[in-house]
Amino acid sequence: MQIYNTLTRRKEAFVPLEAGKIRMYVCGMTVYDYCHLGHARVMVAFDVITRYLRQAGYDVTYVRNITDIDDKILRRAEENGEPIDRLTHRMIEAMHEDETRLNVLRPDEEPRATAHIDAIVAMISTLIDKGYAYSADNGDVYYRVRRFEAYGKLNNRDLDDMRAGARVDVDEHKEDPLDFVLWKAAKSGEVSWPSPWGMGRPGWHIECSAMSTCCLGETFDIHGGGPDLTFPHHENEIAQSEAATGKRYVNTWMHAGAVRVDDEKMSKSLGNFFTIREILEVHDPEVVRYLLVASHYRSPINYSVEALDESRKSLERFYNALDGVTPEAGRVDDRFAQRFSSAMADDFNTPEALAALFDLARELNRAKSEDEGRAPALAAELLRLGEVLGLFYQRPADFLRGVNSALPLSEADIEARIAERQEAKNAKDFATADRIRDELAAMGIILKDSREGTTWVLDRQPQR
RNA sequence: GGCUGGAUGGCAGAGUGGUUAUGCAGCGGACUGCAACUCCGUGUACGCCGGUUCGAUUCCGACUCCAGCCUCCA
Repeated sequence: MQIYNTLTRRKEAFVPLEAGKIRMYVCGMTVYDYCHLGHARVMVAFDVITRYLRQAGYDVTYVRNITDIDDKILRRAEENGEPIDRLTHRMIEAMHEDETRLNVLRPDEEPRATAHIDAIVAMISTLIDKGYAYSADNGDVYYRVRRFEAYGKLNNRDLDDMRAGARVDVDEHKEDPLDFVLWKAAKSGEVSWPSPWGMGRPGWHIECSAMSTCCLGETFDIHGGGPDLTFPHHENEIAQSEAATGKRYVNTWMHAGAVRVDDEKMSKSLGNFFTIREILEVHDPEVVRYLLVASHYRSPINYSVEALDESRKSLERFYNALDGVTPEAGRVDDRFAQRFSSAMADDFNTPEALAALFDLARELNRAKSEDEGRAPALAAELLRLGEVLGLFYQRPADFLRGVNSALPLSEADIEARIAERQEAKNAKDFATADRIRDELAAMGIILKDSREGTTWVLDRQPQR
């Protein structure tokens, strides 16, 4: 098992701290808005990773936090004129809906910052006691970055270079402009919690250090997140945790690649982000998931209608192969599973794993026409491996007929037209038969003749 | 400016020191009344310049270009 470690910038043989057990923490959402495609990418990437690790026999504890208190939440609640709790509750519900639709399994634990204030305060106290943090006279508590010698190790960054580039805001209360906040003093009327430094709320970075330690211990196996979290968030987590515990914080750091939209970075500031729910209004969730799985988790991915269309066609190939076969486990040449597993064991190489599944689909198609007896076992194998990627969970006919799309004609009407065409065919009246087929095709209904009879699928045009 | 990645056939996207990725699109054939689905066959692609090597797309170095991070962002 090889995993690319951001910390060492290379693939490494993965050895869990405790044999057979993997403890993994992933940075999740700040719940002030709906999830966007970037969130979807992280969710799906670590979902696939978890599914594979479990299938490979590991006992995985997957923790993904929820940030339910921070400036953006306060501001949004204010704008909406709604209580913070209600806003965060709504967004958490929405996130769970989005995840479910994308066939993402829920993490084992989803700790929330507001439920861990005690642990956060305790860790800040420890940092102050050890001289790694100080409370300023404005009531804020800051981390003394220069005190932590290894600062910058995750990003291979030198403190003095960063000073030179300084787009860091200079705060008169900080000893050093690079120091970051651990505890924010509350302005009057703000939601706040008591602490030795007065009423306030936690900074962003400290919650992850505190909650990961609560859930997984002082040292754990894997810490993951989005591509823009390596700096400063994860760098700061290392500084906090390792200073507080004196132990190594995380063995393997994993980061997903960025999502781009029409060849431009998708970001809040550019305003070109898509929420998961708006995409799912027009696209099959499995197509979106496929798009996310068809690239390696560390590669940048470009979102576009064309890319989704490609994904849809690829999925159609799989579902065409599965269509008309009743899967039943049985003996299958294990070279497909072998290739699939070794691809996944090599830093979760999903494109290579999919290549193995395409070969399996071809074999299934061959079996269907040449040797029906082998087909059920091959189909079962394809479903079994697909499940590791969270794919092929629909009934083939449902996917191919776009069960979630509005049909231009009722199913009964379609069947009636097909029967009509069959009569014409039986009478060798091919002109009429073809006219019926063309009329249906004009409505996006494509007929497929086979020995068993005629079936139909929906021709799904690219949708905006 | 500092740091980190990347440049693969028409497109997407893996990978490898010498031998087929895979999908879509294209072309030829089979199946079909004709199609759709499917099957068979088909493409000497590896940014540029040097080096190492019997041999490099794959290793090393320079160069060009692209992207990400250094600011809230997954």
